[in-house]
This record gives sequence, structure tokens and C-alpha cells, in this order.
Amino acid sequence: MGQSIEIEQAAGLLKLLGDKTRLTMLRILIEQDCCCVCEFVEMFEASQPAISQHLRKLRDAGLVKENRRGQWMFYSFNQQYEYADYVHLLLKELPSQAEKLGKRISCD
Amino acid sequence: MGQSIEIEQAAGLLKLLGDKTRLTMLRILIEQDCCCVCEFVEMFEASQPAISQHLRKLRDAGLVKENRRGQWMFYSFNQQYEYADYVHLLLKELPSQAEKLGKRISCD
DNA sequence: TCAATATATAACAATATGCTTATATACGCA
DNA sequence: TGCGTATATAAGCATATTGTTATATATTGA
Repeated sequence: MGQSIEIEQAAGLLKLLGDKTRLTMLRILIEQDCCCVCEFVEMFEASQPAISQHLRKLRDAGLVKENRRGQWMFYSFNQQYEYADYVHLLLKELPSQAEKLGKRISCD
Repeated sequence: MGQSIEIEQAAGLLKLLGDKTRLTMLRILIEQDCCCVCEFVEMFEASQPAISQHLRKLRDAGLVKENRRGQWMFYSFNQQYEYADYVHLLLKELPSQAEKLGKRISCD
């Protein structure tokens, strides 16, 4: 059950979502169970540290959780996030980014 | 009728909303017809230039429109904004900020 | 026309953000 | 244990953002 969100917390959340890479990551994660870092790196044609840093911000805010499987780290949307309902509300209005995943690399 | 929003435009919009002052302004403007600059200045206990600059960003993005009445400039939410529906969706989940207005200064 | 008020803009400084490169850490496997 | 792969972190740099101060513009009313 999500909490109703105060304006200050909403501003911080929206700021975090106000980045194309992070927003796309989250849009993907609400329709895709989880992704490993290497998938994001390929998808965004970005450097590995850049992706890791975005993921850390999302994780520090509680929006995603990480799960190690062997040497791969998988990230998924954190349904326990306090304002998960609100985030869903925002994300589901955005077009699916599933095609960005392309042929999924099988990391596992 | 609002347009469906692409991810890149959504990111830019959310970035703009990801500021406490601007987010609060907009939250007020969806329940309050319009506000003049001096009301915002008092409400946020911010400097007049700071408020003007926030309003300009919102106006440049098309989120608010301005209307002069004598020496006062009134700002209101722009219902014609391409993604007005989306913005409404986000804002209506936030607590009303009407009390922030306090006793409204009558500028007109 | 001039002064007062409201607002906008410009220039600058402080801070935040996001990337890069380099390096550290964690894991699997030989 | 040692190497290769995946990921995280740190440091530094370039750019963006936001506020401040100073000034410009617009409007009203004497």
C-alpha cells in the first residue's frame, strides 16, 4: 500500500525521474522483471560506470533493488518503495520501452 | 485533449517539476485560477528575481501562461499545454498547497 | 513628465550533476 | 591461488542549475 506523497518528497522523486536514462530504466523495469547492468549498458550505448551511477541513485532512493546472480547484478523495480504507486502512475502513461531491450542478452 | 508523451519529453517535463518551488507553484495553480508574482514571493519567502526565474522556466516550457492586469502579472496553469493531462495526473496526487497562499493579498 | 511600484532580465558566483578515466571489489573457474 | 569478467567506486572535469545583486522595463497616478 503506497503512502500519499508530500510535495517535498515528490519534488525529489521527480528530479530523480527527470533524466532520460533513469526514466527509461524505470519504464523498462515496470514491464520487465529485472535487468542486469550489461543489458542497460548495451541498451543505452553508455559507459558501464555511467550506468552504474544512475542505478546507484535509483537504489539509494529506494526505487530499485539489486540482486546478485553469480557475477551479474540484476536490478528490479522495488514494489516496497514507499511511493511505488505514484511512480507506477507516472510510468504507465509513458510508451513501452521494451523494444529498447532488443534481443535480450542472456546473462543467466 | 492531451497528447501521449514520449519518454524524452517526459524526462524534460519531470526535471522541470523536480523542484520544490516550481512543483508547489503548479500544484497551487491547478486549484487556484491565477496568482500574481508578489503572492508567490510572499508565499515562498523567496526573492522576487528567484520567483520570476522559476516562472519563466515554466512559461518557456508552456506550462503556465501570463496575463497582465495593470502593473501586476498573473500566472495561471495553461490548459492548452500539450501534456496538461499528464501534469494534472501527477499534481492531483499531491496534497493541496492552498494553505500556503495564506490570506491572499488582493493585488487587483 | 516624473516618481513609485511590480516585474523581468543580466551578470556573476556557488553548488549540483553527469560524464570520463582509473582503480577497486566480487565472483566463477581453471 | 590466479586470471578473466562484471560491477562499483573514486577523482576530476565540464556543464547545468539556482540563487544573488544590480539594473532595465512597464504601468499607474500625481
